[in-house]
Amino acid sequence: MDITKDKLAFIEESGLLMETFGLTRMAGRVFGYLMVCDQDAVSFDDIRDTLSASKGSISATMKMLVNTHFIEAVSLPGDRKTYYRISRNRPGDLIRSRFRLFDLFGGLLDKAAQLKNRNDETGAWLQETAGFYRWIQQPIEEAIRQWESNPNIAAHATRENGTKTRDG
Amino acid sequence: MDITKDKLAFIEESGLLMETFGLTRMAGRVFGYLMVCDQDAVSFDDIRDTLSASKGSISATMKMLVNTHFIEAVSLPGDRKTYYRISRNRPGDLIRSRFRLFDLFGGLLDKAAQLKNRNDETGAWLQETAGFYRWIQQPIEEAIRQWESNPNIAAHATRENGTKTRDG
DNA sequence: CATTTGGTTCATTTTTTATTGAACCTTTTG
DNA sequence: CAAAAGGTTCAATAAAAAATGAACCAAATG
Repeated sequence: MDITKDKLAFIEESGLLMETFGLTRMAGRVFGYLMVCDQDAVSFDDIRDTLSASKGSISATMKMLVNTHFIEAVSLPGDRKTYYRISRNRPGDLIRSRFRLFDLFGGLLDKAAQLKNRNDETGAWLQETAGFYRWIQQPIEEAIRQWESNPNIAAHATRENGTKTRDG
Repeated sequence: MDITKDKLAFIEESGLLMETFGLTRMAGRVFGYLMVCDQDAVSFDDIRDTLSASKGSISATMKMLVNTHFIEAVSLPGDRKTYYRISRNRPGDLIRSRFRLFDLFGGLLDKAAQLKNRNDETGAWLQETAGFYRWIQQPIEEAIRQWESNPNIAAHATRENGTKTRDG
């Protein structure tokens, strides 16, 4: 409801940016609002009012954001409303799920390499690149795990020097 | 032109998959065709015929794919046509450019953390997650560099074949 | 059991995005 | 210089995606 001008601007910014992630603009706005709102969790109608959107649109948007694990629903005893807040995901989970796209892309390259009958430069590129996509999954998962095992040390290491330590 | 049924199917598959990357379906088809075609580089009209699309659509699509570095134009002496082929990118470049999106997302989280005035659970999550996005850039760049410094060794882990060397 | 609350659903409308095709450039060729 | 090749541009159209709002439904309340 009573939300500052700069937060509203931020919400619009979030809408535009998250469109580039394949969400709808409305979903980006909702996520933006949940990021900067003062309450810990916000009701359907609060979101609807703040964003001046229709019930139908908010309903669809909330479902989508919950399904993609960006947000989660919260219910309270003695209260019929549903509240929503940003998911308590491990930070790496979004990258993990995005990386599945790279994996799919690698699979496509693989398939192309097999369909191709001429063994030209492009064929070699396909094989090399498909191999890369297969290979990169592991180091990335490792990096994420490293952070998860000790976020603070990892954060500290980057700010001090760029030295990557490995004790997994 | 004379293209097999399974390649056409692959091209459509590529169109659908690359839509999830934010390209148009047509761009995905073109990229798919360039992946599996027998020629090393293919002319505008060849693409147009194979995909049964209009000049305007192909023209816009080729520009878009060239601008995003998915493909590159090739010209030949004594030939007025422009040919196109898959870019000879280093395999990591696509991931690099996609990672800029994560960086933007991290920036958004940072901004949110600053706008927020209450220091609740979500506030803590924002800070932690923004930190993670800042931190992860480095290990990923390192992993990509590791592959680039010796693709074959890394590739060997996953495949027997694919002995291709690069020299700038 | 009638009302209210808190949504969901879905046909319709609005908005956005992609495609077409004709007109139009710019080089090259005869 | 006329004609053709090889595209590009852009107004019009088609197709897809998102938002609206009214009808609807289930659970809780009086």
